[in-house]
Amino acid sequence: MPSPGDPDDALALFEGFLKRKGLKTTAQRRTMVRRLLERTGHFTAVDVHEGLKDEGEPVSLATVYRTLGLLEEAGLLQGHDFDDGQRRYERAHTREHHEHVICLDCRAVVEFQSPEIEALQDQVLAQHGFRMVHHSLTMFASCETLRATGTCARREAERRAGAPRTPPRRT
Amino acid sequence: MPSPGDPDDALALFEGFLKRKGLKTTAQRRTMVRRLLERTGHFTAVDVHEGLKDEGEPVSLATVYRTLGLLEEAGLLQGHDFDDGQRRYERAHTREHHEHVICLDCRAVVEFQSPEIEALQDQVLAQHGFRMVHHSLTMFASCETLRATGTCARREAERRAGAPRTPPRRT
DNA sequence: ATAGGTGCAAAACCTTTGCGCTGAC
DNA sequence: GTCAGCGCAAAGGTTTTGCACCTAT
Repeated sequence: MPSPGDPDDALALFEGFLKRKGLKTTAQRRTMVRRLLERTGHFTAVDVHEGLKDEGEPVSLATVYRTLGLLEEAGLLQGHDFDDGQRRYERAHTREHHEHVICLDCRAVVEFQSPEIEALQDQVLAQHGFRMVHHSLTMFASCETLRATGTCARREAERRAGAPRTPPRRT
Repeated sequence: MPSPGDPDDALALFEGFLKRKGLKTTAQRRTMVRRLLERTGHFTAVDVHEGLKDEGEPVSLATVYRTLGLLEEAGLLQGHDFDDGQRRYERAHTREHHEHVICLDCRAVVEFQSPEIEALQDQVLAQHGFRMVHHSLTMFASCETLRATGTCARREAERRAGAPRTPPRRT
């Protein structure tokens, strides 16, 4: 069965989604599915727009925004808000769902998984009579704090590489 | 001892914070502390600006933004991002920390507490060598889903009243 | 043929900033 | 008297939209 983690199946899934909504498969949409699903880490609309331009397959920024929205709606991308004023996306279902730790000083993003937290969230929400569609748990820590504990977010993040990073916007 | 939950103590706390940073206590800052700490629910900068104007104590939007930032830094307000493009604030420490459920259709916000989730977050993060500064867990659900389970976010939210609500921005 | 899509430029939004004047300390 | 803060208007940055032309179905 098709899984969104496989680039080939991803395109098929997206085309099915489009067909169901009476929308069309265009060159730009195919390009974006192909390119985005080979990416790792988090990216903004502008990242995508510039990346595609550099790779010789330019897509207008307006279309990038429109298509990112569709891809999120189709469940191929997951959107996040890290409080820095830009929406960020990452591939969905590429691996187990994970939570994010943001360094308040350098804006590095560290990820980790916790099946226990997952399970507890579902369970508690169910107790309140809700069924979760998706969720976002972001924890904020400061470099100073991390340094004191011997683990710096910046160092962790650099070890991975690949995840785009932004300098802090405010003091 | 002063608690930020008490409006009188809140002003004292804020003045201490300002003094420590070499900043000044002004009429606008006092007004905002007084008015904001008698609010319930979540509010945006624009909500605050319009509210103060209506109450006959206008403060410019620029100052509202500047002061909200200070109040968050001082720990009197807690900021949230609900993915609707505007930063929202609420009083900090008014009651136990709580998580948010957002209705994807009507943007209603429902809150609930879960000491279990709290504890588990701290514990898991500690296992990874981090110390949490603060966190934000937002769960998204759709009205349709909620209706199917017999609990509608809109109905829950209306029962409370007081919390500012925004119509959905996108289709 | 007929929607829907694209690119461009303009608009919309939210938030921040520059600046001259005011006011707290 | 100084330095920070205020209001205003302008600038910034991100995302959305109107429109004329294009293209998948």
